[in-house]
Amino acid sequence: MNDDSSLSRAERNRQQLRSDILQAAFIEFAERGYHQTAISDIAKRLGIGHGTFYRHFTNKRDILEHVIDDIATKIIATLEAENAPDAVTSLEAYKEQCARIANRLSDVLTANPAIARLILLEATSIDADMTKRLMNLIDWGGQLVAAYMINGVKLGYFRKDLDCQSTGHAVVGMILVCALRFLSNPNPDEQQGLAIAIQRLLVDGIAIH
Amino acid sequence: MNDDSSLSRAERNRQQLRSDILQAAFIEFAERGYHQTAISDIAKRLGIGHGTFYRHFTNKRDILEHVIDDIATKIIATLEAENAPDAVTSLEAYKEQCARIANRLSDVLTANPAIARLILLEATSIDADMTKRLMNLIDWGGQLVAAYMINGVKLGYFRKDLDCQSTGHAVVGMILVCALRFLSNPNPDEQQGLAIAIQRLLVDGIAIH
Amino acid sequence: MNDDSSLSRAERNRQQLRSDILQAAFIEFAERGYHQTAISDIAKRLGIGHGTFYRHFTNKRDILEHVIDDIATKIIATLEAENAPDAVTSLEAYKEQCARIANRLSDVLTANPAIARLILLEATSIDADMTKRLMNLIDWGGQLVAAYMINGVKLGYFRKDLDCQSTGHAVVGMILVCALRFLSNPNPDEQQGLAIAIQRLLVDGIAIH
Amino acid sequence: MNDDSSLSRAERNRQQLRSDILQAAFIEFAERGYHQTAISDIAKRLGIGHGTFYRHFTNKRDILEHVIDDIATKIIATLEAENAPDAVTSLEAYKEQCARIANRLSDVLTANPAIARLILLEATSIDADMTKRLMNLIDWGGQLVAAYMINGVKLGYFRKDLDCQSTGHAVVGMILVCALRFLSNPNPDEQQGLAIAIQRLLVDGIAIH
DNA sequence: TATGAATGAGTTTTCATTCAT
DNA sequence: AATGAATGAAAACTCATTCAT
Repeated sequence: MNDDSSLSRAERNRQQLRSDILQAAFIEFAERGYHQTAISDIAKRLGIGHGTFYRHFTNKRDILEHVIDDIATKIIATLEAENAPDAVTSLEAYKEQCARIANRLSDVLTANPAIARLILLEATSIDADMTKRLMNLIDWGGQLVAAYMINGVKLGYFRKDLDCQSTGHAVVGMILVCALRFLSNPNPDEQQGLAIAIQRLLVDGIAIH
Repeated sequence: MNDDSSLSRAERNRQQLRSDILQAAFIEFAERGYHQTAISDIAKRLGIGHGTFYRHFTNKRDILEHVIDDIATKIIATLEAENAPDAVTSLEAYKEQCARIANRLSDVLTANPAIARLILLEATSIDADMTKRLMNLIDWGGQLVAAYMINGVKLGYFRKDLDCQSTGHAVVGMILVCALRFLSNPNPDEQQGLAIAIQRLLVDGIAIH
Repeated sequence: MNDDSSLSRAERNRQQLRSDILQAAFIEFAERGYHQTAISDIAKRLGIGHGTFYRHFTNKRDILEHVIDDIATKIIATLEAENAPDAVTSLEAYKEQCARIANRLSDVLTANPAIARLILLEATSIDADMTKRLMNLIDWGGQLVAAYMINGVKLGYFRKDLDCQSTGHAVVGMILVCALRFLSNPNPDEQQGLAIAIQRLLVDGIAIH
Repeated sequence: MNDDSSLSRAERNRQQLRSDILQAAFIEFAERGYHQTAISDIAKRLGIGHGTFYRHFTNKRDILEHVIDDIATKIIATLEAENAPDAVTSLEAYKEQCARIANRLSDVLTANPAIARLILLEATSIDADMTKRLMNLIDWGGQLVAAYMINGVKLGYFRKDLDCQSTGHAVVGMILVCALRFLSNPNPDEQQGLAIAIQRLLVDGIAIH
């Protein structure tokens, strides 16, 4: 018994169209950029009148917000889908965790490169509020990573003097660079190499001990 | 005998004005964003007619290119001002090198936050070509870091199996995150903490060995 | 046996709805102005779908016409409700007549200021045809007043040389100004003062004889 | 030595264009109505690009304001051009004064019927602020007429018990009706008749004494 | 019959760019 | 060389009206 069953046919159509518009906007924004995309481009892509757009979203800005929110939600869900930080109890388990997360992110990215383009390249230049949202997302990522590290320190398989907050952010930076490089050169081998290098860096550093 | 002496007074004025326009454009783009900045805003800031702008730059896009190029040149110069990669011959020297570079970058950032804003947030959403340039800059950074690492591996103070290319990119990612966090919260302590954490991460990793 | 009894229940509902729409349109037009009122505003006020509007009126323009017609009819009825012009047979009776009419108009205005707003301010700027209607209404008012005057001249209590037509129009002007001032400042005392001054002006003029 | 002599040729051109735009807007607003007039209509009438409009006026509303202000200024100037209220010292002089003012108004109206159309029909339906301005103008007219009457009462050629304020407003109403009738039927004879009737009404009333 | 989703004509406004002075 | 007036393409947004359900 799904939610849709309780909706009228009309309402289902409405939801569908709304979702189609979101999708079309997502594609257009990612392909041409937010500023280069006119509402009429979105409408044209769907073969609807551009007035119809305004029945579902109040604004160009409004739909961007929804598009970005959707992406953020998806990213957050992807990362939180993994076990909770305190589910990891050993360095070995942590390495596996890292690998799994790397794979998940890689899958998301591969399946939908536009996500990265939109959130990393486009959304940064809308206005202060949108920038703030992105910064918050990055911050959230840092906190999440930090939580794993705090757990690792507590359980003793990470350095006692590890600055978890800062290191968390650093890790996010490395993830960002993965996404950026993927955008400019979507080569699975490079992605793979980058992922491994990051995991090695994390665990072992680069120096000889 | 400096270069200027060979230029006519008129030509010197011309060069000066051109440079002033660049500077004004830089400030406006950084403060209001590229799309939100009108050519007349730039001209107004200088107190010149906006028609004059077109005597020095062919385009709004054109001046952005020059502004970004200037920034890129400055960043590259900042990083290359340090000794060449092969001037480092020990882990200890490498650590010092890292610290020095971190300080330099931090100085540049602190002195001119607009640089980061412009290059990380604004320039990403102009068009494919501009994005490509940024990606190239990031790539260049990765190569530079990689060169140090290659040297370190050769001289034996870095892991033999270090993937220098990938790790180089990873380091760039961490630098990026420094800049981003600085933009959203320009707190010297956090910057400092981040820099230290990154250096520790690099050298020691996070795990207990 | 009233008229409604001969109508089907459905038809009565239909008439009721039509009348409700007219009423709602009247209020909206008066409150926000014709151009600022959307059909959907009218529908929303009634809680009906705005498509329904078009089952009862062909046009936005169409309903305005009906609204204005209703008002005009009401005004005409108000004024004609008084005795016919030739029912007045003395200056004294005429004065009383004037006072009664003034009171009636004042009552209508007070009860429904929107009428004045709509007919004097809004309806003037629709199109040539609507303007013509208003002019005709004003003309009709002038004729009505003139009829009283003609009667007065005939019966000898008005000047022999009275230009009844023109003076009739002049009187309408004074009534208009009452309405306008009431709109901008609905002060009963001022209304009262204006009404008295007009009646005195009419009968005695302003000069000392 | 006129003002223009101190202006540059460019500035004179600028002022001229601005004035041309005002004139064109005036005509369009009067002919088609404010709401029915697009900025591009105004530009088209002048054969200029519609962007040029915005170099001289910030808004459609803005230019309406200027058009209306110009008209109001002209009307006020026309009426104040006559001698001051206290320059009249006898009923005879007052009658002449009335006749002169009537003629002046008639001339203005005849020369430019659009003035009346714009201010009486169009400007009423823009917004509350514009309506307020018109009401103020009407009020000002009432005060001006009242000033004459106060003088007349003081000098003894008007009734002691004359309610000057209210009667002043009444007179404005009669002037309004002149303008309105002129709009719907620009017949010089009717105008003349109306003017005379009003003057007679004022001085003598309609009754037999 | 009532509904409201869809439509696109029409309007305002901005601003990069050109070019005569 | 500098200027800024003129331009019009382009874009966002509204809303009267139609019509399938």
